Amino acid sequence: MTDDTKTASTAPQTVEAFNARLADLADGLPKRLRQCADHVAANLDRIAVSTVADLAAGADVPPSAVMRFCQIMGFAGFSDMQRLFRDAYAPGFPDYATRLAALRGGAGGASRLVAEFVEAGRLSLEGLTAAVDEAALEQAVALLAGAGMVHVVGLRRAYPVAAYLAYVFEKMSVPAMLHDGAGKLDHRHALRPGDAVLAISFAPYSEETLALATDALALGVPVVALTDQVTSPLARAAQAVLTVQEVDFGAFRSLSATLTMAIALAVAVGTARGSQG
Amino acid sequence: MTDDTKTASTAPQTVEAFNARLADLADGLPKRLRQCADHVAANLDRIAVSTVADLAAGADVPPSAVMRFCQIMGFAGFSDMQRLFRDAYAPGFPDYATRLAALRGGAGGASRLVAEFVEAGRLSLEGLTAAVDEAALEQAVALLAGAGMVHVVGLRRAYPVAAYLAYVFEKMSVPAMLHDGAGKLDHRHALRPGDAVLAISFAPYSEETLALATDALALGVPVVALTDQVTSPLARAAQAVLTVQEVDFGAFRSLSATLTMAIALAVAVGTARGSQG
DNA sequence: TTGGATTTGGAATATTTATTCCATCTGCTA
DNA sequence: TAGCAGATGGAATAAATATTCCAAATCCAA
Repeated sequence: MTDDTKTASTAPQTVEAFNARLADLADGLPKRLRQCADHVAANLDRIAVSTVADLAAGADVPPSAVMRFCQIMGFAGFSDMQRLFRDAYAPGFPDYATRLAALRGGAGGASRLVAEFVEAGRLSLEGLTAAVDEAALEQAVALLAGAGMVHVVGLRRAYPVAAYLAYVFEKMSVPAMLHDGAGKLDHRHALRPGDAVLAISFAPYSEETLALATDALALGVPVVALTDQVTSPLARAAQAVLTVQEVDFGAFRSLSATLTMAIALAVAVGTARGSQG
Repeated sequence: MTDDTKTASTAPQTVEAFNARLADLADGLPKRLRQCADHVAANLDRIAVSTVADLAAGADVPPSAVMRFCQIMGFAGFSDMQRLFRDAYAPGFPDYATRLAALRGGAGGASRLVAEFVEAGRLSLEGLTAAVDEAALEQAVALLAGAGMVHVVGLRRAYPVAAYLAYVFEKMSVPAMLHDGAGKLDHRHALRPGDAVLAISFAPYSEETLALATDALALGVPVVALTDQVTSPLARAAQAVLTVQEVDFGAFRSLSATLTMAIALAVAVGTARGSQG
């Protein structure tokens, strides 16, 4: 009669309640049930159209584990749990009408904003595929793949991009150094023959980034620029110029396209290094 | 050769094609099948989550009539027809394995990578609009808008997001402080009553971020979490939990959706402050 | 380590759901 | 009205799917 674990007579009646219970339980769960919880949480929208076997395969557990999971969530079984999601099911076809409605209809503040920025991001990404300069990209990859150390620099709005690049480079075992201008010092001493600079900057271009690129140029260290215009001052100091246009919404510009370009560049460099070294 | 009415060997592959065929056939249909057609047309969005019996009851016909309907639509049976709608509902995910394989074998190079990451980003953004939890979002905005100082924390993969948030907050004159874990010190001394914490973390969740959130909880400082799962450990320490699912490509996950959510959140907070202060 | 409790995987079973088949009905033409 | 082609309903069967149960594995506390 371990009634504390089993009460459970009250199954969640709404998806919100389901989430709450999930968050509540998740911590104390043993391995397999934990896997179920995570997979379910990540695929809430597919429960309505999945079978026990589907879910089990996705969570990489046997079907019986999924059944147990349903039960500790308070349902009689999987079918019972699925009913909740089938009732709540509101199909999200890639449907322009609803998307537009989400944009227009929202009197709502924040979620309206989300919709706007999503739309801006989508446009940016579309633009990116169309506008990518293959030759410049290949050259950039070659320069960075051949470098002893990649110096990544970007400030202000470009700083998150630089930080992300540094992170991905590290993950891929590419020697990289993030210059964040914190100490206000020694840029030039860090640059050594055989290195390369990856400089990121958007209008208004930050002086420090530009300075580092110029120094690199003077020292014969190759520079790859990730910027917004071919006419950017950064472009003049660079051997390879990658441009990315972000669609802005109001006064704000997102970084979707820039970051996408960044990760692709980083992965390409990491792969090239891996195969050549 | 009246092949137009009877070929039927080719089942519709898309929802549009399905509709077209439906419109095409509907007129020449006998009574019961006509009822099926009408009911299906009116409830396209529920086919994915219905059984033959459900549909039959809805159309007020026996199940066998529904089966016949499926067959004249060109499908092998009901299950076959249902698959179309189940797949249409969850686009993108299923075949990442093949994509990855395509990438590996691909001579395509860097611009190929760009295209893949663009696609992953687009899917992520689509998911974001659909999955945004309005209530949590409003609450997050309220908490942050009312804070004396917003402490932004995020490490490793989340660090670029934190940095970006700090930047946007600064631009919008929202007092914010970026905790980057550099000095390894002082977390709790920085937290003061009336402040709020905005913590960003994804699996595997970094301990430092979690620690800061937990400290804040203990001090009564409200925490907003931006994370990947409701089951995230961060969720427990938070008053408002915003979840964002990123579609990953290979071993790499982009940040498009996360950053989009971040900027929307920051702008909403900035706006709320401006109008209330 | 031992003993006890919990968790796990998978095989066996129950249930639901899809599908087929055919006897009967309906409406039409001659 | 007789005869026929197609349509219909429902019962029988097949297939998929959910659910239970238990022996084996694992974990923990003493």
